[in-house]
Amino acid sequence: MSTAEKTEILPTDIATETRQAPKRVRRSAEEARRLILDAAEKRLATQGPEGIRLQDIARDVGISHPAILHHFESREGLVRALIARTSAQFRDKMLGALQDRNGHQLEAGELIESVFEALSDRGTARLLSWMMLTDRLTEATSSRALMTEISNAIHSRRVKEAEKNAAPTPDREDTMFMAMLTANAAFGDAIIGRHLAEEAGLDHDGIIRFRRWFAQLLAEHAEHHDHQRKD
Amino acid sequence: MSTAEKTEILPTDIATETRQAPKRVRRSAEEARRLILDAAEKRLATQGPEGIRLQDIARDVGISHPAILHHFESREGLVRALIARTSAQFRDKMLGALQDRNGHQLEAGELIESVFEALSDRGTARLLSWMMLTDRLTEATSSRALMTEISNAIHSRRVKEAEKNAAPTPDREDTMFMAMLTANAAFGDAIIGRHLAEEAGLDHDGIIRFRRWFAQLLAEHAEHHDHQRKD
DNA sequence: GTAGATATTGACAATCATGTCAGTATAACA
DNA sequence: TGTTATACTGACATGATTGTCAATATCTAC
Repeated sequence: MSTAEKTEILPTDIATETRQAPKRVRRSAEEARRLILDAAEKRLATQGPEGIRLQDIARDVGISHPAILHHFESREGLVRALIARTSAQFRDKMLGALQDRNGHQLEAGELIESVFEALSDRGTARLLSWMMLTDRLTEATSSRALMTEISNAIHSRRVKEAEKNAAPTPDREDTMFMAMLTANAAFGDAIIGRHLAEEAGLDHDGIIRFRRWFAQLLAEHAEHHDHQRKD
Repeated sequence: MSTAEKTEILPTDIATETRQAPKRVRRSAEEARRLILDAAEKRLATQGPEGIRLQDIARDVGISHPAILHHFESREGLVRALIARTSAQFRDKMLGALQDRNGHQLEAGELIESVFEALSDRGTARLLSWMMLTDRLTEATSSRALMTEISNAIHSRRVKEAEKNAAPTPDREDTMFMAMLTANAAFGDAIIGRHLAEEAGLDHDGIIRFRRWFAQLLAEHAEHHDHQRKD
């Protein structure tokens, strides 16, 4: 059985008798790119940046590694495409969180929760921070003015709320700082949160409590300014 | 001049006439290790993780790359040593910030500022986040219970403050959350802060304002709880 | 069916980084 | 001054990974 098939049989025999149908799978370019990106993303999430190796990813998908190069030009092209896709997904999640499915706007606490949630996915956090570490901001054009956009949306709510309470109009920068703090904190949480929580002896509930606590902190801050006060 | 020295002269001649003293630099093991770590740190800061290549670092120091292997066993050994050193430095900075040079304790705002400051150094932030991204927490034993330690120090101050004001004793978890938030925010700031600030159109002063704003936010929160209130 | 486009492959090339080794130079010490 | 320990080097081995190329299989359109 060992050598029979390949050494004994002549080319003609191969063509006529022995040769089983090659059954090569052929996907659409789009489908192939998707599968490759999925595999790359998973590798990045589980093994970190060095886990993105063409051979390994090819094996995961069940193709040969030149196929990846065919679809993405180079390894760098693959990385760029992965960053672009993840950034876009993240952006969609964030913008989606601004309005729930009924078109209602989420309240601040839920919004904060969704920021943490979107980043807590291991792959996303790792990809974004890797992107920062390697100076690849360029390809993330899709999330360019994301924070400003969100900040503006929140600010207009605050202004309304303040008007309703006959309170002084909140400072735009104050809102921007709230957004920045949330972004920073969620990002930091995604990377060292687990470590810090473990060190502090916090279980899963503790982590949830922390997020609630943070949302509450910001809520109190906003209330303090946007509701009328005697001073 | 081109070939004269090396091709025409026989070994004996080399030994007697032409040979200039080899003047090989020989440092103490400690000194050599320090120089190598310095170079590696600089590479990491400017070029990211992939910048740590034995040949490049060797060239920076002015030695051959096997010399690095001689001192650190392997590339991985170098990375571990670098992580260990940076973690230890970070820890020292943090613990030092708890008490200024007069033995006085820094107040909260200054403490927060120093956390951000310590991490804003590009090398430190990059190294620590790279450490997280690649699951190398192990070698950072020196900063094991750092946050807990700091949190405890701050908490004891809060308790005193509350006693002084005849306010209810603050919750230990509340203080822990303040510490966690600060750590998360400083960490996130170190990685995406520059990007966010740019997007928001903040200049350097704006960044400083943000940190002050954050310190103020926490201060207000603590005051709100630790000073006696009518409710 | 035939033809053209292209997704896919195996084999190979080229580069590059880590690590090994035997030998050399230098400092410390007797 | 001679001996020893070891920091250091050049040349080479090794292995891994990206990238190239010609050939092949499969799909779509005519």
